[in-house]
Amino acid sequence: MPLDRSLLLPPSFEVAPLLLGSILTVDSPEGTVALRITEVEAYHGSDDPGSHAYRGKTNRNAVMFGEPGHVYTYFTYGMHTCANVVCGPEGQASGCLLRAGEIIEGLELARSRRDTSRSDADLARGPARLTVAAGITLADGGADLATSRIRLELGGGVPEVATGPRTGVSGPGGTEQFPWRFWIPGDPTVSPYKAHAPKRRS
DNA sequence: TGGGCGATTGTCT
DNA sequence: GACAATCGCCCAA
Repeated sequence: MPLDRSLLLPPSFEVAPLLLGSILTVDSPEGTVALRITEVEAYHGSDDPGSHAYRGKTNRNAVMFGEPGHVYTYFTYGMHTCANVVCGPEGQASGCLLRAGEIIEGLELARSRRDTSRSDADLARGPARLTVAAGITLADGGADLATSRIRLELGGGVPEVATGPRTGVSGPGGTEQFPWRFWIPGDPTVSPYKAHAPKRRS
């Protein structure tokens, strides 16, 4: 079942609930890891101060401005890779950050890529952990989710979707906050992260 | 059990 | 030169 790219044309905050429960499959020479997406976060282009695209198109975020259904990867904090699904029409720079997932295939391989002392629910709990467990790297940036070694199969939805606001983010209209974080309530693989704790530097 | 902080480098101002 | 869509360790309670 090929990816229906038209389903990704709406802005990310509308696509996000659809991504929950969807299956992401990643092939590699070592084997295949598939995971069920359990938590995502939406970012919406130049309207969203929390988005990498807020200050316009740059070399780094160019993929997000492109065709939907591709993978936008970025490197952060000097050691972490995170992956997004590009949504919206070209030029809009809308995307969904994959925050957590449940490994449903290739559990052994996913364990070997991470610390085996961790519980299985921890393997892909958190955006940077998810990319490590799945085997997604920076080099996968721009990959087509319909034809590359990384494929997305949109699920039939989930019975219940929980949403929450991303703190410190104002919408197009002003200081209003939007519930742009989506997860499957009660799922053990969802990251229980506290609301964006600001950290101070010495 | 939970909060706080250091690590580490690409990217943009 | 600052800081980032984070993670995991260490320490206190």
